[in-house]
Amino acid sequence: MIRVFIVDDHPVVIEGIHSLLQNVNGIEWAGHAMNAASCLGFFVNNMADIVLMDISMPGMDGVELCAVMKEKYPGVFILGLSTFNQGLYIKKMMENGASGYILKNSSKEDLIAAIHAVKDGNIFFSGEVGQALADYQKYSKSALPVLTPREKEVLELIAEGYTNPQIAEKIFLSPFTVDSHRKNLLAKLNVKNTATLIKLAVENKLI
Amino acid sequence: MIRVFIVDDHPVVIEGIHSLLQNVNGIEWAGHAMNAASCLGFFVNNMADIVLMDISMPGMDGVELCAVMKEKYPGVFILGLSTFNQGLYIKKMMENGASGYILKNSSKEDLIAAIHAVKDGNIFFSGEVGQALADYQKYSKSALPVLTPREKEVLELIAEGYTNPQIAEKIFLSPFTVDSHRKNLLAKLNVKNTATLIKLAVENKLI
DNA sequence: ATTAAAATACCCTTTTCGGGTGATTGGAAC
DNA sequence: GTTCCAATCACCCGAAAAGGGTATTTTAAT
Repeated sequence: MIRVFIVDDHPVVIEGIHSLLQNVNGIEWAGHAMNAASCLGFFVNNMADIVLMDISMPGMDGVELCAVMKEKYPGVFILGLSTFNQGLYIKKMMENGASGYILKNSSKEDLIAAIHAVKDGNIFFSGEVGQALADYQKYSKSALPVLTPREKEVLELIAEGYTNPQIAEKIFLSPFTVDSHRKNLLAKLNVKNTATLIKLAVENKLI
Repeated sequence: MIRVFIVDDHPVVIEGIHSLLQNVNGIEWAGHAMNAASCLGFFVNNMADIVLMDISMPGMDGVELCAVMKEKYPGVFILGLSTFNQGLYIKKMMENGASGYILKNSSKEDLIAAIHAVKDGNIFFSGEVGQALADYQKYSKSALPVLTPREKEVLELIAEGYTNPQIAEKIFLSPFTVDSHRKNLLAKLNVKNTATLIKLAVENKLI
């Protein structure tokens, strides 16, 4: 028997999931909480194998609660749950020890598959979530201005630690020109200096 | 019926997986290939729903083949397969469109669960693989020298684009002191300048 | 042919870098 | 209890590089 607990501030969601999981072979309803505090309260005297956890809740949110729960009860597997497809939060919650992520409007089959996968220590994402993660990456990339080939070239060399004079020598340009490309990079990407330029570039996989 | 194809240069693995999947309800054996080229050859005249793909193969490796396959046949789901737990390759293969990743010595149950999850467009990692990914992150972090709290603080402010004088004002220090911390960061992390400092910091999630 | 974008180039000011030096503090080891 | 060390703080100098602004020449596209 897999004991499933749910934390969500929307009664409708709790009811919905509850009825979906009712009479499912091998799954037992452990209970529910409507905020982080009462979830933690529940686990003082009770146990569950899996916690379905909303990402957005009043007070402590899912991302934080996930970290606290995994700290206190490492054996409990956490499955993120959300209506909206926010790649950033999914990522954060996974970094905090969640074992997977599904949408609240997932099919019964997906929900059960996810619960079983996670129970065995595996990691499960529903397809839409995987797509959201990918889109998140792409979005943050495509929101950036297009760099010219020369600019990319200069950017890469800057990231490798070469100075303007060194880059100039490497690609047969005047140091002034390299500097111009560098300034265009700063302007295009709307950053102040080399530090923020490189930070942005690495975070968006430009280099 | 889910048609499963396998690409692996080790006959033992092909045989092993084949026998594991034999007589499993809903799963059909589509065939096998022992290198990237014959896999691509197979798909010219045939189809499969899922490809179990080795990561390390002579010639074109799994990471590359994965990209080619998803380009040509986006509807085919790819499940990475490996004996060794290399976080870096897992990451690369996922970036190239794979739908999951399991170890060759996975249990029959995990293998079947993974195939079903992936077939529905979901994403599945076996627990050990998830661990490998996490370890990979931690490993690359722990190989770095330990930074003092002050150094981390300065590093973060540099990454946010503040100059030495600005940082000095912000944390009530002499600009000289900030500069000292900055130089220590460069020395400790063995980098030349701000560009490489920030690149290393972001890549290792120091900021 | 016109135009916009890209690539090129220069000057001046501010900031960083590399090379030091040295005082102070708080904890760990002897 | 003293010695030692790492961390933090502070300073100086000169050379090098980056940042702000401006301007000309290619190149590609319509």
